[in-house]
Amino acid sequence: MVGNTRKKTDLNPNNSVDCVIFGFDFEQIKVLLIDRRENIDNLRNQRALPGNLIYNNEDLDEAAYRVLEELTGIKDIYLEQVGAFGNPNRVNKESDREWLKSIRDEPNARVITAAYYSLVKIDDFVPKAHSFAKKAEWIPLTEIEELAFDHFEILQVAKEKLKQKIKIQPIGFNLLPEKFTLSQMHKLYECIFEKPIDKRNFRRKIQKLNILTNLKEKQRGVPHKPSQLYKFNEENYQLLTQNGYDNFGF
Amino acid sequence: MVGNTRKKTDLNPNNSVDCVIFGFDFEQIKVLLIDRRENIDNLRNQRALPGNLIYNNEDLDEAAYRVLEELTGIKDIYLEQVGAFGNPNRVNKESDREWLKSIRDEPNARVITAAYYSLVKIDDFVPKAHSFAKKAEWIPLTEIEELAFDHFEILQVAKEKLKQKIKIQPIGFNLLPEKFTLSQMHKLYECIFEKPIDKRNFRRKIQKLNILTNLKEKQRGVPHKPSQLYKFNEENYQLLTQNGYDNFGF
DNA sequence: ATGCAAAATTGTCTTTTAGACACTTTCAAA
DNA sequence: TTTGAAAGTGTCTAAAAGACAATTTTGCAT
Repeated sequence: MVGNTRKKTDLNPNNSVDCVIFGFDFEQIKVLLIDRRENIDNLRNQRALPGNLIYNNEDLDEAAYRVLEELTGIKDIYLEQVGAFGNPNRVNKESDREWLKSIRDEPNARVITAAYYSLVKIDDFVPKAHSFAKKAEWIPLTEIEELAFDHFEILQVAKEKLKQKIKIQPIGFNLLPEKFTLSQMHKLYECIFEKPIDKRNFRRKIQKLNILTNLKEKQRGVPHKPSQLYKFNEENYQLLTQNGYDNFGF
Repeated sequence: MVGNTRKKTDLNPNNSVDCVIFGFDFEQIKVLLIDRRENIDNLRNQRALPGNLIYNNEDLDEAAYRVLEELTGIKDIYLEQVGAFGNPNRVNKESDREWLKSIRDEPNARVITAAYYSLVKIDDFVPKAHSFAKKAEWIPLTEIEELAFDHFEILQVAKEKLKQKIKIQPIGFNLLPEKFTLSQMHKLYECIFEKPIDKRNFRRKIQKLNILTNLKEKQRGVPHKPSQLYKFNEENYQLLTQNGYDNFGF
């Protein structure tokens, strides 16, 4: 909001936010990562979650939304806190320190980070390189084995939180386009829960919830039977949950 | 661990931990609060969650355990992070600032706090006044309407997290004594979920889980039919959950 | 000794939900 | 017109949830 008037000296050198940005391309879950080096001989832990120091007069949520917008240009996104990560050695790996020296005024400061995860419609966002990031890329979850700082640990916790949350709230819609098919949604749930889910049972349960509107519109141009398109029905969702219903799991 | 060798100058003036310490007296859920004033003309927001600044070389979890031990003398306790709270105005209420001046070297510092909740066996702990607390008391959840800083908000989030967590993990045992009755456990779940739960259905589900050991021992000295005593069976719990079982809700 | 108050303990029936399981339909492209 | 590919659909069984009330056992008061 007042980003333009903020000075570098308004940065809080000891507190940051990091964002686990999940996307879904109908095949797999991906995470938006930044690369610290252009020249990639060893990428092992040269990738990181997007994140940055917060401003002194900035709320944590506000900072997370700001960092997200600076990185993706997307606003009004689903955002949820993962938690605070404050191991005193979390920024002390040799490979990380080198990089910190090049981008931070106080590279030796202890930094406590508030981690967030966000769910975005992957097509709404085309990664672009951020100020200190050489690249920004969607990386499949399954291919991520190591990250800078404690970001791999943060990612694991974020995955777990997402898995739990989606059992009690159908937040998966944030990963799907406005119009989507039941098969796409089915695949999404299989990816998040990392297990196969019976197609018929999945459809039965979702349809009984009555939170989808059938758009009476079909997929076009697919080389097989075209699928019905649906959209999320916010009103019916409110009706369903206002008495405490919270069973959206499989 | 190195608490004795730490100096006041090792304190991180910008980061704290606050603990929501839940207890259960077989009647209601209580929270351990500290009072800032001895003389109580207006107690409205003179109560606070126990918490303190962290040390520079201290992990957040470590700090939470330390603060808990300093306050209660209890170690090896169930502890869970609630999240980070960082509203820039969270320590700016006039009534709070006055108090901060009396206990902090940098009373104007912005403080981001990591909140934790813990579950303790209420009888294991006798509140004693902490350094800067005039009193430490168990206050029923239902009587808490206002707290210092943003502690009331933290409490609400902690309650919600507890409610969710106990649906997927039977952490309630941490609030009960070693030996307890099914009625006590039943009452505990009613208090946490803030709704009545059918006694027979509750017993049926718990007993089917097979995570209780019947101690073949009865309550003594009660003016009514004495109840069977049970204890939590850790081994059977491990067996039950190792394949992903996580339905402990009502 | 008797009766009473208070809480513990127990079972059945119904409804809902979860889980297993396989064939037919519809489209585009060859 | 054939074929490949994914969409769409129904039934049966088992397990879990939810509603519901009478009997038992103890200490205590009379």
